[in-house]
Amino acid sequence: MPELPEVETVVRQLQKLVGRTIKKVEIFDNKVMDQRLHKIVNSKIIGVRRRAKSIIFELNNDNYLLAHLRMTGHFHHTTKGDDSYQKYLAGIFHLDDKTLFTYNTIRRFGSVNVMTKKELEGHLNKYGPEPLEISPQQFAKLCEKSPQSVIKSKLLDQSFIVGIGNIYAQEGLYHAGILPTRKIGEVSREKLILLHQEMQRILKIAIKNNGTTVDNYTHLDGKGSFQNMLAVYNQEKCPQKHELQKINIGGRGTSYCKICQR
DNA sequence: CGAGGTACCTGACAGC
DNA sequence: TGCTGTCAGGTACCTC
Repeated sequence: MPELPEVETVVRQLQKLVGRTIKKVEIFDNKVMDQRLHKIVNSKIIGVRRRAKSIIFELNNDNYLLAHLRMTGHFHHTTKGDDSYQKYLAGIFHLDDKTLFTYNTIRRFGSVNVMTKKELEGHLNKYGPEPLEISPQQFAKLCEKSPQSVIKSKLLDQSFIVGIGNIYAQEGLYHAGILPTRKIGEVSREKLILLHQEMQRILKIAIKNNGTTVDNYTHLDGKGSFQNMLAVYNQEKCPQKHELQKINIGGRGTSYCKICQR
């Protein structure tokens, strides 16, 4: 599932498109692709960056493309005649160097939208801080504003902190030794600081390893390898060889170790 | 207001 | 074989 490290990996791959001009746009899925995409024909891509789990293409005429992969979104950079991108195709962007990039999505949750600077800012304003840009002390302070919240649910709340999804929330809580069902008010300040330190450590390792590839349909050209380092997500036993518990928190599957996490 | 629940969507898989 | 039900999960939207 694309979370911060996976989106970061995709953004780094997409940066090779900087300098290219979009010559033509084809839309195959109206639910996923913004109808206003024709507006960006002849726009030049001058930057690609990430904010939260969103991918932002900056164009030369004050327009922006805001793409979200959700679970199964995927960008493909290729040439005409390559048929591998035909499956689950939502849209094609034809570039001035005769290459093209496509947006594909199986579950059709993702989206690619055209935005003005103002619309983009309005959208990004809803996001909380980037976990790699705040200190553990700042994180602990944020947490203490919501003592009633279940800690795992709060980690997934993008208005609270961004980029963390179901995988890295579970991993972070395991490495910090915190039960995912704990209310924030029950967790000591030291533990909250440790949680953020562990989250930062895991996110950085995952970025270095091009993210996690746990599912055929979300893989980043097969490059991610963090799945080999997962402690609890998708695992039967924790690194200490304890049997893991599987529960549901906020409608999401959650694995934890009742011995290592308190 | 914040917290919690649910719909969206398709494919994989288990069970009969 | 072929059907049905369940699960996967990021986010918008709803309710309490």
